[in-house]
Amino acid sequence: MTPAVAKLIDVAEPLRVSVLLPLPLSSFYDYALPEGFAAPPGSFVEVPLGGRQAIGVVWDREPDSNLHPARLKAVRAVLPAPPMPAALRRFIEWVAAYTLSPAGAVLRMAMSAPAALETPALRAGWRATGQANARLTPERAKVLAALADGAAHAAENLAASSAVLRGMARAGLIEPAALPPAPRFQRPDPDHPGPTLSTSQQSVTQQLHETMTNCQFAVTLLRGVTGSGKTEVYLDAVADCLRQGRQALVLLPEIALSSQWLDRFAARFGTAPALWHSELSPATRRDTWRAVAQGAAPVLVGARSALFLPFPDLGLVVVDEEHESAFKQEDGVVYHARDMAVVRARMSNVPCVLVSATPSLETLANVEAGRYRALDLPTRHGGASLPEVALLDLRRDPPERGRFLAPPLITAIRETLARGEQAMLFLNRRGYAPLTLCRGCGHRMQCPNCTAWLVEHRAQRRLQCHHCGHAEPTPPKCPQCGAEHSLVPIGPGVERVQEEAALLFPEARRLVMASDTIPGPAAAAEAARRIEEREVDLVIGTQIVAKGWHFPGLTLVGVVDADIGLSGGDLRASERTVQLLHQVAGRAGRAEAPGRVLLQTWSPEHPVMQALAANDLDGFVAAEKAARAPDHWPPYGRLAALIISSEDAVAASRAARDLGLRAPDVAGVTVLGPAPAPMSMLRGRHRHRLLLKAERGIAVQPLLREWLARVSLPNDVRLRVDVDPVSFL
DNA sequence: AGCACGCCGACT
DNA sequence: GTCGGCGTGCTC
Repeated sequence: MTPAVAKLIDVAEPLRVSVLLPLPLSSFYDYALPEGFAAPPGSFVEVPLGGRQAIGVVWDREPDSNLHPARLKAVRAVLPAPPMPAALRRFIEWVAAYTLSPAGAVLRMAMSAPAALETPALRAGWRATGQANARLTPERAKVLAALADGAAHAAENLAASSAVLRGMARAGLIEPAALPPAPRFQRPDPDHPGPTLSTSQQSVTQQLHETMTNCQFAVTLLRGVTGSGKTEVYLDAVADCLRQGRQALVLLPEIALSSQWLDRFAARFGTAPALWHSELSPATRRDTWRAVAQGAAPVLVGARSALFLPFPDLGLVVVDEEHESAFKQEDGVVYHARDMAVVRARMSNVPCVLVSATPSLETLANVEAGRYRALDLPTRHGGASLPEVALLDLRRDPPERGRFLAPPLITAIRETLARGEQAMLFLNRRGYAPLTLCRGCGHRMQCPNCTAWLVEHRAQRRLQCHHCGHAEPTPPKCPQCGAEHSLVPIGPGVERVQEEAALLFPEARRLVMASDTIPGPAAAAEAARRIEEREVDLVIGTQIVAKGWHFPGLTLVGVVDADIGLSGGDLRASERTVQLLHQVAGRAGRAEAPGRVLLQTWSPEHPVMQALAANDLDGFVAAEKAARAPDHWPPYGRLAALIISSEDAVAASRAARDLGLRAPDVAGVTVLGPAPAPMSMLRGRHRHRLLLKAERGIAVQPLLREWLARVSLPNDVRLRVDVDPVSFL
């Protein structure tokens, strides 16, 4: 080494790395990398932060802090986990930029199993020493034969008692050896004999197969009527992915309600997939994260957070029930998992399949624009026909006073039960009654923290707010005027419909399905089993029953109040109602016996009701497009919502006004508001909204960033940015 | 997100 | 005179 080079090295600063920490920080922190440490991009590193230790990820960007070298802290350790794949790092950056969230907040979602980064515990095993200078009993010979490959084996695979093994160890024949953790997931077998596909399923399968063979980013909408066997079709694409030796990710809106889906997966592949959702135990979470990171989980089925798992070799992303609003994450980083799934697939350059019987207008617009390709399954599987949908005009056939089921629906249920078939009543409202009113003074029982009525839950003798945690015992008298026995329930919830059904059909075995009666995956699986095995005659449920259930004995669906979702009057009220009611209707008549659906409505002439009755989803979509496109409402334009909230009503409205005064003034962009949010108080916070609407092709993020940089909000005011809002509360 | 530093009420 | 409330601000 020349003196000049030695001098260069001598004075050179220590090597710096840029680290992203899983905290709501948008900037990267630089650390010195001690000599002898190897930390390629993606490495998980332990670093000092403030007075404590934190785990972050080495990012592939130039360290840019002009911090004096002396103030730079050093990486303490590089953790023994596989580095975060580049595709996931690019995805994290993309989501942060799109949602206007700090990159660290997005990284946090990708580090939701911190235990997975610790050194994995090793299992004890045995290995042959190669020495043979001891007595060889038949038992010992068997053990040595099993260890003949020279590798370590677990004691339970050696077919010998622990006494024999201990003796052999003492004799020097074998020695303890560490084993890697037992693989948690079996490899699904793509060639496992699965169900036979119909001709139309086969032709769509073939087209998907070509996409899979192409092996690059492309989005396909798999659209098929309810009961058409879409799952079997996309599981075939999963099989293709498995044959390529790559990992498949399947997103489901509510994994807790997916017992039947898991059964179908097992029937197709001979084993269960890896699962990912918020209720996993810490140990399962850790093992699943590790298995994904090591490529040892070939198929992972999960909720939206599964998008942030560190797949090293992703080959396919599927979003089932892509129209579901459960894919929208509303707190923390606000994102739509369906849209982010498409981005995730693009970052990994692999195919993405969106699946639905009632695709979102967003997805349909993308198909129309040629960005996505559509594949259709127009008929039901196995010879079943689509149910006949009829409107039941409540003005002509009103229910009895204080009742909610109209005579024609009651007759239809009676006939169905008499034939030995199953019926379902759908009402998207939990509890007994949505409103409790004093007959004497007109007082309405309201939540103290939210702009919402308290919902009576009669079984628990409580009034509950469905927006915050508030609950109180049902008061014995009116809290306003003190009158006794004057509080009356107004309107129905599923509990009240069940009460009415008990009077009308006392002999029918009834089951109520709502999120409060089905608390978890086990309860959902049990409910599904009871219905499938005909232990239940009449199912009464909230939107939980609209999921992709397959109940062959179910031939009648009654919708108690088809008008519910239309009253809100927001952008997607009609779309949501059509999707929900069409999905519920799709539960009927999925086997040989034909299905029938009755929608109770006060406005049968409403376009939504007409579209449902005529099974004319295309016509409905065309009408929605005609209504939305001229004014650039999504998906023919872009929206971003700003929600300003504070415990102090004055501070909230002042901040909203200030924000409104500094709104961007740009061609093609309109800012609506500020106005009190429809739910003007939520969880004790006063809320105002602004809505930025931009013509398609205008990126809203730069506008929002400039806008927000122009205002500084007081400390007691919070601002939430929701790009592409779904909910307008 | 933590964890420090900061300035105003009830205790040995 | 101190212990401690959680508001505010920083962390390479």
